[in-house]
Amino acid sequence: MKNNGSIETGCLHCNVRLSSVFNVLDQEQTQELCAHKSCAVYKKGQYVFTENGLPNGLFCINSGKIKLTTTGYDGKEQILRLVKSGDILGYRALLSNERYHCSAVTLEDASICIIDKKYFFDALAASPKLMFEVVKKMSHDLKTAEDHIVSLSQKNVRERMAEALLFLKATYGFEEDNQTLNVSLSREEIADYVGTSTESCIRLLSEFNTDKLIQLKGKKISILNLQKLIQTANIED
Amino acid sequence: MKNNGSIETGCLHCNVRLSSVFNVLDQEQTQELCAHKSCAVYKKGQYVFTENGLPNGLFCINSGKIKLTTTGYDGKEQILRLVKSGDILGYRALLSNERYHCSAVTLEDASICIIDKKYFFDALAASPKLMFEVVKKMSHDLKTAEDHIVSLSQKNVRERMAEALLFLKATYGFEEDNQTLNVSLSREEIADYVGTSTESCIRLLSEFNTDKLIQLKGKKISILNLQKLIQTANIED
DNA sequence: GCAGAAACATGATTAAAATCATAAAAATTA
DNA sequence: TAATTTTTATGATTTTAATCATGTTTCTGC
Repeated sequence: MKNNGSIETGCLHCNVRLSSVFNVLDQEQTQELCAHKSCAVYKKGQYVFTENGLPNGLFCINSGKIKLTTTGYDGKEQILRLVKSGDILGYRALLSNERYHCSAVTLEDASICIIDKKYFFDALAASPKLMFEVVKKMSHDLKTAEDHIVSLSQKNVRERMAEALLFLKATYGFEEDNQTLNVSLSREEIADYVGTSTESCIRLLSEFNTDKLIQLKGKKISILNLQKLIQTANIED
Repeated sequence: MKNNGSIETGCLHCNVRLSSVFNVLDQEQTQELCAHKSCAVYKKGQYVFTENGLPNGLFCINSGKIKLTTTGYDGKEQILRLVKSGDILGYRALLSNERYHCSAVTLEDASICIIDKKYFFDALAASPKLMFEVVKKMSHDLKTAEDHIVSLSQKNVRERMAEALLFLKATYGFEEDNQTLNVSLSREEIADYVGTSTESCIRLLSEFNTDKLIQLKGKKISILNLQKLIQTANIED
C-alpha cells in the first residue's frame, strides 16, 4: 500500500514533480516520497503556515500561487517571496530548525502537498543530489533577496515599480495573450512588494497606463511596451 | 605529506575551525580538509574575489573582517553582507555553480584559507552533516537578507541607521572596553549598508553623538545608550 | 613636515514620496 | 438589489532625505 492518494495525486504521475527539486529522484525514491506526503486544497486567501509557527514538513506547490509575507513595523505587510507551482515552500525554517519567520498565503485556490519532516530529512541525507537541488533553490532565493536589497537601497519608487512588473513577468509569465501578467495582486500587495505606499503604487501604475507602458483592466496588468519598461526600471546602463 | 603548510596553519590546530561549519568533521576528515586547502594573507582593502569571477574554491576566514559588496546603478556600492573569522565566504556562487554576484573586500588585514572546489563538493556529498552546516549558514544569511528587505522597505533612515549600529554590534561585538564597536567602517561604507547618502549617514551619526546615544572618535563608534538605540531603531513595538 | 587627497562635517536648496483628504468604482454581503 | 465595505483614484500638503555647495579635518605619500 505505497500510494495513499488517488492515481491522480501519485507523485510518479505528477507532472509538476519533474520541474521541482524532486526531479532528481529515481522511481523507487519517488514512490517512497509519495508514501510520506499528503495533499491538501486551499482556498484563495488561506494561510498555509503562519509567522512563528513550527514547521512539521516541507510544502510543495502542486498548483496555485502563494505569497510569503511578514508583518513589519506598525503592522505593515512586506511581501518577501512569490511562489508558484513546482516550487517548494517553507524549506528555510524547516532546514534551519527554526520557527517560520513569515506567513504563506494563497493568492488563488491552490493544491499543496506536505512532505513529512522526518522523511524529508532522511531523504536529504540519503540523496546528496536532492540536497544539492534544495541548496540551489535556497541559493537562488538568496540571490533574489540580495538583488531586492540593492534595488530598495538605490532605486527610486518609479524604477522599483517597473522592476516589480518585470519580476512578476519573470515569476509567473503571461497569459495566453502573451502580454497579460498571469497573476492578480491588489495595488496594496504590489506596494507591499515594492516597498512603497499604496497611493504611490496606484499613482505610478496609472501613470504607466497613461504612458502606454502597461494596460490596466481591474487587477489585470498587461505589458504593452516591454522595452520601455526595462528602460524605466533602469536595469543595467 | 598531508600538511602543506606550517604546523600553525594545520586545520587540526586551527581554533577558528571549531566555530566554523567544519566543526562537524572528525579528525581524519579534518586532515583530509587540511590537505586540500591553502592559506593566504590579504592586506586591508584587497579583493578576495570580484563580481562576475568564477569560483574555484571555498574561502574560510581565519582572521580579519570582510565586506561583500555589489556595484549597483550609477556605480554606487551596496554592502550585502559582513563576514568575520570562522565564517565561510563565496559559498553561494560555488554551490549554485554561478559567477560571483558580489565582490569580497577585506576591511582589515586578513588571513584566509581557500578549500579546493572539487574536494569541497566531494566532502559535502560524503558528509550530510557538513552539508547541513552549510545549509544552516545559507539559511541564516537568507533570513538576514530578508530582515534587511523589511527594514529598507518600511523604516526611515534614522531607524535603519540605529539598526545598522546594532547589527554591527551583533556581528563583530565590542572591544575590550565593552562599548566600542570592534570594526572600522568609513561613513560611506556605513551609508552603503544602510542604503542612504554619505551626507545623511554623517549627519545622523553626529546627531546620535550629540544625543549621547553613541560616541564618535574618528572611525571608532562606541555605544553609550544601548536601550535608547534600540528604541530609535524601532525594533518591535 | 608638507602637499595633496580623501574623509568628515554642516548649511541651503531641491526633489521625492509619504501622508492626509476626499471621492468614485468595484466587490461583497445582507 | 440595496447597503456596506473594500479597493482604486486623485488632489493638496507635509515630511523626509537627496543633492548641491563649501569648509574643515584627517590621512597618506613624498
